[in-house]
Amino acid sequence: MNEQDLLQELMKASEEDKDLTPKQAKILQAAIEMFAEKGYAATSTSEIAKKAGVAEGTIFRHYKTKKDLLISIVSPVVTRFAIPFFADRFVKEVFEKETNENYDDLLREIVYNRFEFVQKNTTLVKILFQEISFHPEIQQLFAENFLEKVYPHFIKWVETYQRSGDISKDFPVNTVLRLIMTTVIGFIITRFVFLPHYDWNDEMEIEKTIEYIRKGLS
Amino acid sequence: MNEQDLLQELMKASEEDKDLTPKQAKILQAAIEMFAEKGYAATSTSEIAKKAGVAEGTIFRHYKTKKDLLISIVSPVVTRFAIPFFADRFVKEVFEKETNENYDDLLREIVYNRFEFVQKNTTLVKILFQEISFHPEIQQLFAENFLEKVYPHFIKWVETYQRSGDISKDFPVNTVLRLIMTTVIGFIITRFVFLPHYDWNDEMEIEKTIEYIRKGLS
Amino acid sequence: MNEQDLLQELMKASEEDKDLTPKQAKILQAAIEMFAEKGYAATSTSEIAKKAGVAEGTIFRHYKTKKDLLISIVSPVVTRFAIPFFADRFVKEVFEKETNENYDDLLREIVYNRFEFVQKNTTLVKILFQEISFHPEIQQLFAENFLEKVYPHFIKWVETYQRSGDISKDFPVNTVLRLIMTTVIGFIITRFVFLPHYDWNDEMEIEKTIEYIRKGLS
Amino acid sequence: MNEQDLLQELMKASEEDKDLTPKQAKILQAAIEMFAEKGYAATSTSEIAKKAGVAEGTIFRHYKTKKDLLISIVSPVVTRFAIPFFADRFVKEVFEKETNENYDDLLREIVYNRFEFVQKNTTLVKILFQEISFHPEIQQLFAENFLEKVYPHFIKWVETYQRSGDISKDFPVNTVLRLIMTTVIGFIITRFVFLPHYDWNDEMEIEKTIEYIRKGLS
DNA sequence: TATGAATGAGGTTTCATTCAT
DNA sequence: GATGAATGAAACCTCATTCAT
Repeated sequence: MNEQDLLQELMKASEEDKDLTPKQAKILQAAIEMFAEKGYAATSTSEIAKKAGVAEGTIFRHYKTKKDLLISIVSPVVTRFAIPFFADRFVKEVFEKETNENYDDLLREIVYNRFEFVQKNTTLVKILFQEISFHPEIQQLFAENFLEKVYPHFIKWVETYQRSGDISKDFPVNTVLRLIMTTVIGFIITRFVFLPHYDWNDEMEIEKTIEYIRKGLS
Repeated sequence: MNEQDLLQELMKASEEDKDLTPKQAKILQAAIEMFAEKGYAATSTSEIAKKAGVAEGTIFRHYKTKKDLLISIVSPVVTRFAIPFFADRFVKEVFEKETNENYDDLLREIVYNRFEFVQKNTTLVKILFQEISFHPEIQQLFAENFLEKVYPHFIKWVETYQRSGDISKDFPVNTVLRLIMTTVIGFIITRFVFLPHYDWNDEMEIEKTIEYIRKGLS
Repeated sequence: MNEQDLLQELMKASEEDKDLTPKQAKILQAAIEMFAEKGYAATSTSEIAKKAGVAEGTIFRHYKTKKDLLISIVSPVVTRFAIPFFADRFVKEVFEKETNENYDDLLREIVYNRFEFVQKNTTLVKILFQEISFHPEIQQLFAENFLEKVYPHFIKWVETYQRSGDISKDFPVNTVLRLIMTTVIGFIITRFVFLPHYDWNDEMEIEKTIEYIRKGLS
Repeated sequence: MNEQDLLQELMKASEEDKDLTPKQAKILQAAIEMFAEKGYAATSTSEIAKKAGVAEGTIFRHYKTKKDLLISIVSPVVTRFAIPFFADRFVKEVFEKETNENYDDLLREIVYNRFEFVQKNTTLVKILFQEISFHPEIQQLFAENFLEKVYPHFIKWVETYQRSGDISKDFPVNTVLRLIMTTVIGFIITRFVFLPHYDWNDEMEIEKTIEYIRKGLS
């Protein structure tokens, strides 16, 4: 149920069919590191080339523009960040077969699942969050993926558990969603982006976070 | 109990004693707008100059470097973002006189207070959050202000309410703090940064958020 | 027989009649230091202003342009570097009264005299030599002063001592002049510009230099 | 025994292994001309680019900074100005085989040799002398080359001829060296830098200069 | 495929100088 | 006389991108 390390997937193939050359892989890796460290705008293609150990021209043989490079890094993150779990899982288990999983287990699975995803892809997620507000292309990608594929499923899921009494009906559906996402994402970002070096007890924090959500929405 | 509009404060004086020239004010305003819109690194000083209606050289008469300009915009936000409320208020009311205010009222005041702060200074807060991860100077400023001035008070406040039974003792103090901050900041950012154009019912959302925190930590 | 410290003279008055203000004196002093240290072109007027402790505008109240400032520093050096000794002294003593001074004493006096001049005005002389090749104005100043006022006297002086047998007639007059000047100036420049920190025994070096010239030309 | 034209050597290769591109050669040539004419600080990279017929960016592809360009022009001059003759020649002939060459011939060879060197590289030598006092990097280069490679040989050479009676023992070794260098360099600089347009009789001047040195030190 | 020289537009910053106060 | 804010041109340098090899 675990998705692959995105980084590795990225390395394997960008357009599903053709493998990327070792140089291209080096370029991607270098770009990811630099973008995360200094930001997209503050990173120069020549820095990337140097760090990747390739000639400047080589970057532009694989990516028409610098922005292309960014998009090709960020776009799989967008699709994977929300999708796999919901798209693959929800459709089949939650809605098609009608709630056969209990609320608490599902909540726990969401948190663990996203936690691991970010743990494996901290750098990529960092880049996504840094750049999304400046690049309409990414925003659109995000909207398409989230609004069309995840949001509707999520809404139905909340309604289901409001009917079962696990979530209070006093909270509007959208508010529930916002509170859950805020809490989960807030935790994960604090954990991996703001205070990665703090001495975390991950399991405890996750459990407390779940408890907080459950009680908060009850 | 409300702090001033930061933007206006910035305009009035930077170092308390000497007013800034009209041109300097124009520069600050233009820089703030551009930094928020395109990001610091992607904004050129010539754009700022043009938007401010001054010669490019004028910027550098007032700010030694472009980064200086950023710091002088962001640094008051850092000091004001967390401080006034806690520093001024907490010390006097909560700790000196010993909890004469009830938990719910205080929670509500925090949320409303920070909400209004960001509402008035959305642009500045946006810039701060965008840039903090790339500029050690800002990080340090933030650490100094938060860790030294806010954090200790906050911890004592949580312990007080854990003793009074408002907050469950099952949650470690730091976890409580993280959950509250995450929820409040997450809400405010969603409200003003991610989805500013959504048709919000602010009062309701605030009340639900408070309810969520209260129940979540009980 | 000693000329004044040029620096002090400069300070007293630039155009003979009106004293310069303390600010102007500060500017001159600062400019001299900076020009010597970094060169004219590499010194900015704002650096000078800062070092002089005056506002940038103040410099231009006293000197129309930056080059004006240079000229007003360098021009008294040009006039004094060669002139006083020869003009004042030669005319009267050597040519009017006909050689009443012996060759060796005169040679010694020239060397000591110029040595002291440079010793007192090292910085100014340095600036003159550095800048003369880039500024036609200075070159002309130099030509006017040297060619018209010093050179003819010098030539006559050499001829006098060639007739008296002190200087060999095998050397063309111009060559004699070049050899003497080269030796004297070369010594002084080595002493004060190239190796000012070497542990010099000035008196010995001067005496040996004179001996070298005397024997070399005999 | 004649060294190559430095200019041409510079053009051929800077780091011995890789040839420089035609554009790079153009840049060097243009920079040399401009630096000699206006001085390093007063020459702009855009002027150099224009004169070289390349884009300004091209300069910085080959030389990281403007100063780099200066150093790469000046540094071969420093190494060649003093070295080849002494290092190659002295070691073998004067010290290894013990004085088999007579004083007068050696003196003559030094003067002719350096004369020709400067004759072929006037511009480069001019730049070196103009800039050395402002650039510690060049000073160090010079010190390293002169003090370590030339000076010791020279000292031994003087002592040899003091023993043979060609040079008087009344002069301290360092003073002899200073007088010779001053006279030779002074002549050459007068010839090529100060008064290049005077109608020189080179052979006569050289011979007289040698005679002056010989007699002066005897 | 990969290179790296070349580009020219544009980046930040400095400069000498002016002028209202 | 002195200031220092303001300027705009030009300084050095970096950039993303192209193209001949």
